[in-house]
Amino acid sequence: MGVTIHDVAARAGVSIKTVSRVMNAEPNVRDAVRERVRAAMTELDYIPNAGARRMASARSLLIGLFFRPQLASYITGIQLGAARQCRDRDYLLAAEPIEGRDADVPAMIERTVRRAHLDGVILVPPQSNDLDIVDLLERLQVPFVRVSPTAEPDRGASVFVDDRRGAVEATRHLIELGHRDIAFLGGPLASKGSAPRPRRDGFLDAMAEAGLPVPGSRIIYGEFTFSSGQRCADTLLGARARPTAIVAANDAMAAGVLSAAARRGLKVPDDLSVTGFDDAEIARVVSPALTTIRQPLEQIGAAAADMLLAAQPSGKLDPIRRRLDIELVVRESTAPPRP
Amino acid sequence: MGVTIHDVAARAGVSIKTVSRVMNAEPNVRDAVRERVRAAMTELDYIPNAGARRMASARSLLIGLFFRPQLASYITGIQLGAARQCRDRDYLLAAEPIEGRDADVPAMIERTVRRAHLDGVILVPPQSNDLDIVDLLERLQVPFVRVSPTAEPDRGASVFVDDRRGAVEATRHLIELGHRDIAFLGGPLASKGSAPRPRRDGFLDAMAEAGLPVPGSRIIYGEFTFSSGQRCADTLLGARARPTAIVAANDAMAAGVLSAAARRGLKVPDDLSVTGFDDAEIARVVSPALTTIRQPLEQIGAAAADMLLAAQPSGKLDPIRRRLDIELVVRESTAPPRP
DNA sequence: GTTCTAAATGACAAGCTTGTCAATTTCTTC
DNA sequence: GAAGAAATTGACAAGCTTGTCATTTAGAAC
Repeated sequence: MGVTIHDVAARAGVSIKTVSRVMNAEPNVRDAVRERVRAAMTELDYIPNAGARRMASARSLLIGLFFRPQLASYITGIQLGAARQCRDRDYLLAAEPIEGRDADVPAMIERTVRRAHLDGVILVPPQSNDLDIVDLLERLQVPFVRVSPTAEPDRGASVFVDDRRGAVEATRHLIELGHRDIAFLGGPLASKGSAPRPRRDGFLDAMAEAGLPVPGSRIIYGEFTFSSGQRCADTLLGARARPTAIVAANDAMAAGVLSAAARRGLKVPDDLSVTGFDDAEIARVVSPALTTIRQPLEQIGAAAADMLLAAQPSGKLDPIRRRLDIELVVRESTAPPRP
Repeated sequence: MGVTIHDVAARAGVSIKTVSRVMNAEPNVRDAVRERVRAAMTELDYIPNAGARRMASARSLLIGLFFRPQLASYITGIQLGAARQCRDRDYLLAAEPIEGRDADVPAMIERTVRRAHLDGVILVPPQSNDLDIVDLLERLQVPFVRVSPTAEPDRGASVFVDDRRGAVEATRHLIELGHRDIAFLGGPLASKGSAPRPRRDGFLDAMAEAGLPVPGSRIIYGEFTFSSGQRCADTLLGARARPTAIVAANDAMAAGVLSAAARRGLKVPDDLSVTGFDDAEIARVVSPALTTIRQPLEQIGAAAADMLLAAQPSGKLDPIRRRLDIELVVRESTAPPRP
């Protein structure tokens, strides 16, 4: 308490500027000096004054992650990966829930970014597809990474997986099991503009590849939430002829399908096969456990944080696009259709 | 960008100190002046320099929440409530995952608290029961709030619910349905010392009240995780004579019980009734949905943050204990036993 | 060994707010 | 309306680090 850079400098017999250089891993310090300074810092249990650093460097050592609480289960893994990465670099991750209408979100983000002077922002869906937010962050000149962007995915840096191929794999898996009447349960239709819909398209690809028809009634759009999955499944399963399998665009909706099926007395996977997407915790926790497409969520978060941290201290972030691999995980919710 | 307190002061025709007072909602500013300053701040779109504030006031405007990622689903609601509260006061919530052995946790927390100079810390189970951590924070003189502490619950401020009564209510509910052979699935036995176990005791209370015997084999301890719930349920349900109902000490373990039951072909609630505790998201998302004891998790988080924020800027936090109400939520996982 | 170049180090100011304490204004009371 | 008390306001220093730029030291080339 009260040990400052001056104390360290005195102890190591160097100037405060050299101590500063060592702290910030700057070049042009001889190894011997670096060691001496390090030793002095340890001996004195020196903790740099974060306020002073912030003030002098105009950095906050803070990364922000904005998310919709409804999608919490998807965000958890990303947050975890990002937080770990931040900690290793003495950064802190501030996870900010956002609420209210989409139109108000940019203002709320602007407020937080400017007040806290965030050094970087991680944008997850659906914010990563909100171009107003992208515009905002570009204007504010805050480095940001978009997770799985679909709308104008080339703007800014991003981390993503091949959603389309994931949907292809899930659908193929069902086709290989013998399903022919398969429905797709997608995320919400974009309110403004029409962003690409890779998961739906992947589903259509696989169906077309197998020569299977997809009537309009077999595609339905939810909200990525459990309850919307229940609702949509009710529509799908209430029809005279119901599909034998459902490809859901995320795990939460797939879990909703499971719930709706159970209420109707349908056995999964015997009467109905279901696939999810993400491999969030919820996929492992429902019965039957979900066959799903695993996204490496923690890695995604870690990669996003990594890119942001690599951009420090200048804050210049190259618009890198980093792709991570997905994987089909077969669990208990898929089986051949009843003969 | 670049608007400072001096600009605001000039515009409002006051000194910078008065602007500072208005910003910090200090008393002794005439309403007319306060208004003028506010107007000037708005007109200039003034954003205080967080670094300078931190440096001058030795406050960071940061609250920390440390959690074990395994228990993420329980934490989500608390984090949400706390983050909202923080935002309203221009504070930021940093949610830090902790990993590794219990013995290493205090050092990791100390590092983060000191480096980031956190203005307050929220401790959730199991950290809220780790007295080493409590000692640490007292030594560091950082205000902290313990959520649901059981070990020496009078140390420090806390937010809690009546766990014991919750367990009583869950158990009574099963007894009223006609169950007589009920097992309890608890959280981990404390590694050091023997903290009170209110949920288990509540279960025992209710059983005793009804004059029902509880053989040793009907009490088993898990880890509060889904997979430990599965494992323990396997033990319980694999026995020659299995209980007709299981009271689980949290929702994740109850979900594990559901999963284990399903794998054995047992129908819930017909063959087995299950109750959870918490009413985390997982309780609503499994099939059948869990009958559980609802804790107002978001309120708990909000209350904890509230207490911490109320202690600013002095950092003196009275050891208040704040109790919130619980509620039995009957869903689909409980029913009378098969005759 | 000298000269030039590059690397390493240091001196010092700047950054913006809050705390302290003094000065001024307003209010109260008689 | 005078005196004293209370409320309001202001002047100024302090806080600790990093950026800038100058200086010193080490290294390279001949």
